[in-house]
Amino acid sequence: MGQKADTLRHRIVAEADQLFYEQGYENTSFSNIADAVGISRGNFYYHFKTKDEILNAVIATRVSDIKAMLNQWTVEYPDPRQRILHYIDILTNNQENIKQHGCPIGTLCTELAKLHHEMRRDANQMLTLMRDWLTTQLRELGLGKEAKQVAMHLLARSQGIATITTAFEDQVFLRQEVKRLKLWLDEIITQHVI
Amino acid sequence: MGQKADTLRHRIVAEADQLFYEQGYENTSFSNIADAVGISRGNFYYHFKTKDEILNAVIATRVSDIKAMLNQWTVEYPDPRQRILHYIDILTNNQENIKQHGCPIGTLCTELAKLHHEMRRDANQMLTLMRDWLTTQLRELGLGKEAKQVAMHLLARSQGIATITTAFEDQVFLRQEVKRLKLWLDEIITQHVI
DNA sequence: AACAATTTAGGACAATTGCCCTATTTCTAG
DNA sequence: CTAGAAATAGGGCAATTGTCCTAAATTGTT
Repeated sequence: MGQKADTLRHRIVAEADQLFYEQGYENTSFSNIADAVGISRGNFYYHFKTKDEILNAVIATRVSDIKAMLNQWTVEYPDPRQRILHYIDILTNNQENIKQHGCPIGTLCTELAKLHHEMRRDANQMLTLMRDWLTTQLRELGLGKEAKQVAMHLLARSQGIATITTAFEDQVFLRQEVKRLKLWLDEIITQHVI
Repeated sequence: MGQKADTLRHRIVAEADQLFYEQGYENTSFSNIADAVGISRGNFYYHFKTKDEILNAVIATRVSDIKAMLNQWTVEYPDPRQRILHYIDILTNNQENIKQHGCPIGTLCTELAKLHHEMRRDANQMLTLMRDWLTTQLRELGLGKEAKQVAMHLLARSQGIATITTAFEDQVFLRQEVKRLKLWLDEIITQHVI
């Protein structure tokens, strides 16, 4: 694999990722991606033989991006509470995108579930990564058995906020809910610190 | 319009509704629906000229079903708290379906948003109906200005629960979250009754 | 400069899509 | 019973889909 091929491959994956996010996986065609990258369909086919293959590549990069992000937070911030606050701030930092296209993770998982797509489990890894990382942070904050349950609660809250923000195209709601979520987090923490 | 035509029309809408829910709108074709009903595509076309038309009919029936449901609860139960509990119990009562295909309302709104479909606002009416009804109930419970915000919070919580239940195929989580939601509701109520 | 490997373009493929038309059947009203 | 309306079937349309193939262009190595 040459250098140039690598970068083109990455560009294809990046464009596919964006299009899957903006218009959904099923509704994005080979031609759409090829056009976005600015190459011919034949060339596209040289890099990815099937649509599953490109979906696989997109999910793989998303998973590794999430891993990198979580690791960085773990390294950068000593306080688990602060780490979780950064997780919550994903919502605020991406409010425009969420308003238009929802959560990239949640919407993909939902779509693949509806398509009964084999790769839906691979997509779920994005969620389990976050769930497990959140569980770890909550354990460090003193939560025991219930840490995993609370982590999933946090995931669900985030997904719900994204869904409603998209439907109502309402960023104000998103910001209100983020505040509410942070208040709730501190309640949970103080309950368990005592 | 004859009686028989009416019933066939209703059967078409019912099957389309179910298919849209199970596999998504974009991923459901004229043929899929015609096959499910057991009629020819030509006959199907006689009843619905375009795909938008059938989507419109599906949304319309869903909207009127929701209206009927909410009205019935309002009539049947005198206590607003009890009414809201019935709303929450939608999750429990449909846990198998939610596990497999998510929330019929939320997933449709999300899909239409991604398709940039003109009819996405019509689909949103399903959500606004529930939001406004919940707002009314919360006002009766003594909430003031914040009633609408709390109603949207409730919507978001429900959507989040549905999304995570589908992704993880985990009905246990759904039941846990329903419990949590009911506890939260009583907290909110007692806060405002005092 | 010459050659092989990689990369690109463009077209062809069967299948499917939403949509449309016409011929036939079924029903209903007089 | 019969004429007209309503309903149904089946085929056909151009466009698009994912996939595949081959020929040309580009690249790197000697």
